Amino acid sequence: MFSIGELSRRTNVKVPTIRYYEESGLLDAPERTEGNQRRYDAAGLERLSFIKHARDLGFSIEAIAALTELQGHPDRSCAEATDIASAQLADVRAKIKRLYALEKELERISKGCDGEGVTENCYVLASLADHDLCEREH
Amino acid sequence: MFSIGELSRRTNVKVPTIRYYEESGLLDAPERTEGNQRRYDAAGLERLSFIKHARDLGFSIEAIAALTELQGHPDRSCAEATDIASAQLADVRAKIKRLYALEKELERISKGCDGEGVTENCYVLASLADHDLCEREH
DNA sequence: ATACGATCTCTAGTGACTAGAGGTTCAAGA
DNA sequence: TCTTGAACCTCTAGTCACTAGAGATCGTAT
Repeated sequence: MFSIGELSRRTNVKVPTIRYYEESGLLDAPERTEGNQRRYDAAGLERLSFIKHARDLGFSIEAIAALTELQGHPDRSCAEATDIASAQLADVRAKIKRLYALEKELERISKGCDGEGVTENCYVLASLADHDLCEREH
Repeated sequence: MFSIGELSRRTNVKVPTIRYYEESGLLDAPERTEGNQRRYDAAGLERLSFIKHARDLGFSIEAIAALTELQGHPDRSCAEATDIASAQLADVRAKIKRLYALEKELERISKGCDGEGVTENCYVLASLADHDLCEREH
């Protein structure tokens, strides 16, 4: 049995974040000492590691709640879990695509100005003011 | 002179968002009719177009405030504007890099399970539970 | 016994909006 | 001129996933 601080150290999840996960129902409320402090066991550690890992992979709290719900039913089909993972993958790919377009546009805008003139003639500012100067949609 | 709804239509920025920009100081408070409704002119339209374009490129409200401040001083060096744009570009590149790592990991995880088994043996869930199954850092 | 770091709860703040309530104004048609 | 109804107004609260801080209590090492 260990404290919330110890759990925090072992998982690299901040203490207030752990309490937040508990409050939002992602993490079971653990036992308490007589003095009302939380005490965790191996199961709690495992659960939080799962959450942390999923968060690092960009899953939303809602998606993680769905995934942990599935974990509790070992006999259920895992199609739902793969669906959630696929949706997350699609989301990540969409974000990459969009960011890639932004990167190209920002590169172009940044290259257009050496930073040595005055703002009146600044290509960065001109580009932001006028979308027509852009080469692709974003 | 046109209404906030008309401005919204012309810029594709929602009405409450326009009011929010005004409240946060990004957009000057426009004239009002006797009945207290906002009326915009060409300058307001131009300003909001600038903001919209910068937001679409991922600049924060704070960065946009700095950029519009620069616009107001045509004689100032534009080095600051190029700095802001470069920082934004660096930020976008960092995000792409991170998302790319996530994409690879999610691909691997998704491929590992065809969704036809039961959750007990689901590779998606196993992968989330155990970071050691990951091939790269993320 | 005491010191002091860790923990507790609670409230409020972040960024960039979005939603809704409840009331007022504008513009077009009769 | 009157009426309708869409558009507008302000204000509060909610979103997501935390983060920060206040003020009080607890646990443990000396």
